[in-house]
Amino acid sequence: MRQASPKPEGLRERNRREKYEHITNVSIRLFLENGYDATTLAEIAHSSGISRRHLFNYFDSKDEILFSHLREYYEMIAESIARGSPDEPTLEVVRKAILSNLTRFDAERTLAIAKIMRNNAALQSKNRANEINLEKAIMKGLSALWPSKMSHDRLLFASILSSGAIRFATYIWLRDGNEIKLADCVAEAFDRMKFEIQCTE
Amino acid sequence: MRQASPKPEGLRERNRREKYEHITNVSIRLFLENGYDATTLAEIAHSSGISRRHLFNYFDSKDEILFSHLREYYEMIAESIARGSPDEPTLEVVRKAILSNLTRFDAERTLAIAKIMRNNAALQSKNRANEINLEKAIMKGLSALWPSKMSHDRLLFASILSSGAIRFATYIWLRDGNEIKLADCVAEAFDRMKFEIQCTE
DNA sequence: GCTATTGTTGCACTGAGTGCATTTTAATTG
DNA sequence: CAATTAAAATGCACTCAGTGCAACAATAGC
Repeated sequence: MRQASPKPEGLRERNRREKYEHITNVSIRLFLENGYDATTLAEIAHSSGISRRHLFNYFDSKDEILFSHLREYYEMIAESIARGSPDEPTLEVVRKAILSNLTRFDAERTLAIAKIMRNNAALQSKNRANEINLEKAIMKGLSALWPSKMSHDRLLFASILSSGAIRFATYIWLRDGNEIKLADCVAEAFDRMKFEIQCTE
Repeated sequence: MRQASPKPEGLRERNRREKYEHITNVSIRLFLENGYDATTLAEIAHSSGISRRHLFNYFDSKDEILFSHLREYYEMIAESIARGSPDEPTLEVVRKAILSNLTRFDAERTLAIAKIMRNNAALQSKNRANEINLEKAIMKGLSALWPSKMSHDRLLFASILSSGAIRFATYIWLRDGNEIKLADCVAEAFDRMKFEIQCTE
């Protein structure tokens, strides 16, 4: 996907952004109505008012329509981690970064996507594959915070643990419905990590 | 993929198994020679001496050719976990199960697949997506070992942590070449988990 | 041997994704 | 404002993965 230019947003950039959002919304609606597999790119293009070919100037692939909005979110997390305090432990920095960015988390869209993915193993796989990007974002943030003090391997391991905790938190949140706050799930997941390891002692 | 029948293996079963191995070997050779994307299923079928259509009676998709052999391995891990001692901590049970099955781990094939995946982001994503199966296998084993004593969530979390540790171990092992033993990498990864958490205290 | 089952093939089709040439639209400059 | 340049948008033709179906070949069991 193309990056937004850092300059003041011109008409082109704004149009692009709006159309990007529009296509995503249309697609999610169609996926919810008819299912992911049964919805073709031709239909999405037609319903969005653009040509099928031009879809690929916005999204690299069909599943990117569902996941690409996360890139921006992941980027914010990376920056938030990089602004953490280097005296705290790695996992604590990540936890705080996640919690402080939770307001930017698009819960409604996530719920819709979760519904689309239900009973679609292939999509769930692609969702999992997309976790690579979260992990890389965490790694990027941690590397920026400790440019050389900590070994690459330690930071990588922390990234892996963190993304696992986040996935667990999201899973619980989606499963237990709206009764539970996502923040609590995240906090609990990171706590659970300590607990589970301590049991090993 | 079809399951091997538990009965004594007839001529059909044996042929199937041999052909399955044959196709896999031919495919890996072609992937190494010409790259994954540049190798079509038509070529694989032709080089394997079967029709393109018939490939799909062995593998559900192109990438399954690379990953399906892991199912058997994962199944053994699940059984090994289920045979663990219920008095030990979850992560310890998993660790021992992994280590005791390492002789069945096909290092050579894994190295070849890693080489094929290098510089192919899409394949790396699919590899990551395939980790779902490892996690499910671990979960299955743990659930069998503690049918009701431990909560589903605790076991799930342990599965997530374990699969993360295993991925880290594999990553280090692939990166540092043959100087390092995979068993050491696995042991170190599980140790590292304790260490990383203790830093949080 | 005969029969049911399973392996195997070919064919035609759908849909995602790409390369390319072309047209349309917006930004830039004189 | 008009001319130029760059980017957005389209249409077309193509490749390839994956599927449904009908037909045929091989094998297991009787």
